[in-house]
Amino acid sequence: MPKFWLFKSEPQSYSIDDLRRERSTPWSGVRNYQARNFMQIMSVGDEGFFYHSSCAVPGIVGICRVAHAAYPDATAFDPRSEYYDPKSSPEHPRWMNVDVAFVRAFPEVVPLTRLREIAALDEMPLLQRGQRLSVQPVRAAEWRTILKLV
DNA sequence: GCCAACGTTGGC
DNA sequence: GCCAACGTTGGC
Repeated sequence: MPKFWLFKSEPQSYSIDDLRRERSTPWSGVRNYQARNFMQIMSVGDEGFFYHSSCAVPGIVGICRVAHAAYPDATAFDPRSEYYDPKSSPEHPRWMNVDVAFVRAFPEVVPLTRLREIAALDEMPLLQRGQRLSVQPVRAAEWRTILKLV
């Protein structure tokens, strides 16, 4: 059974259109243990919502798919990367990433404000007060509910 | 730009 | 192991 996820990104740094152009990208730079742990249990073929944060209309803008299971995040090894972490090494990698591939972009963003109106989505981590997790699980029922809003 | 909420760090 | 200080996230 494929699992469902939600990936947050600031569109000014990486947008759904960037993913469409590149077809696929390493979801690197995640420096949160809980988010990392979710990536470690992802399987190829799992699907995810692509969420735009810190922008004019925060919300879900499309769908991506896990194209490669988790492997060590190379940006953690690069001193010139903004995601460099001296505590991570190729011998003992601390951070991991999956690859995600573009599936589709929605014709219009499904805004965060719209999601908040749907009672069936009340329990999504995304909608919890103070929640900042950049990679999070989505329940199958929530996935279906959101697709109906597109 | 503000600020609430949260995760991490590091002194003790 | 506690907890204050700090930095970051992200909506507004």
